[in-house]
Amino acid sequence: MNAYRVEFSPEDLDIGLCLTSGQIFRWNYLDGVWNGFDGAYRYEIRPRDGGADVMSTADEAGFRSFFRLDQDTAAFRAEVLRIEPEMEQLLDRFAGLRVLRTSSATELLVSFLCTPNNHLARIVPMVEFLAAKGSTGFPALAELAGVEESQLRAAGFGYRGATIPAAIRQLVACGGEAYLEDLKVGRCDEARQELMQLPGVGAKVADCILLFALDFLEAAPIDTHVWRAMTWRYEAFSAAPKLDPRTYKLANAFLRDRFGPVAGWVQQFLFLESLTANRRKVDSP
DNA sequence: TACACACCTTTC
DNA sequence: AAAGGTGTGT
Repeated sequence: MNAYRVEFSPEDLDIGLCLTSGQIFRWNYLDGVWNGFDGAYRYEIRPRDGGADVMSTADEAGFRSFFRLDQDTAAFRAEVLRIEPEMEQLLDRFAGLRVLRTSSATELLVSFLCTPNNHLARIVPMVEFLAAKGSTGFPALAELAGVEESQLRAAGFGYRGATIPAAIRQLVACGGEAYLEDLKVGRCDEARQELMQLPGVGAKVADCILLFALDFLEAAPIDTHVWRAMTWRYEAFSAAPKLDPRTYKLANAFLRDRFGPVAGWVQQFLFLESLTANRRKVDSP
């Protein structure tokens, strides 16, 4: 275990926002401490006085990479406001929200295979079920290759119990972890085409993998929450209430064309805007 | 190309 | 009915 102190301003990094904005699923908050995992690494993070005290199997460089502290939120903010000044209120509201740089493309990919047509209360135990197959950290693809559909169905995975083993087998056949790493080097749209060959990976899941695992910050996954926020914000989408393959393509192209290399970051703010509106509606009916 | 519909299970 | 959609059919 490493123990270290990391300094950052609240506007630059909000640990809680990053870990509760649908990017990663094996984290929880208890008594002022964020406990959780990023691939093979375990973290205990105590936010305190302009920074955080960290205990982790990862070193400080690993922490800084995970939270993308090598990138400047001020530059991101300036670029977004140059393109769309009306974003200011949303950027302020969720200041410190960042796109994570997860260390395990395998964990990220397998996690998002659990998300289609699903909700968090069910996704989290599914990801934990798969994580438990690993001896140290999240299992490698080779370890996951032994997981059977019947086992996953019995664990409540539903029809994803079929697609997950199929996708894992195909990944292993393509070269496993090394194949995923190679996708980082090439072009975003080429990696996207590759990912969409996998069973259970459509446009949305592919965009999540590109953004959260493969470091393509121009990728803009459009889920039901992002879609709803876009219908609020942009006249062009206000009369289009349904997210389907056609509207997905339109919304995805819109964010990529408008925001370019920061489209993925913007998408994260839109996601939280819609999500928190939901929570408020539920909390006070 | 464009739509409809099934798919597991749970219910922020 | 809807949910951090995808695959298959017409």
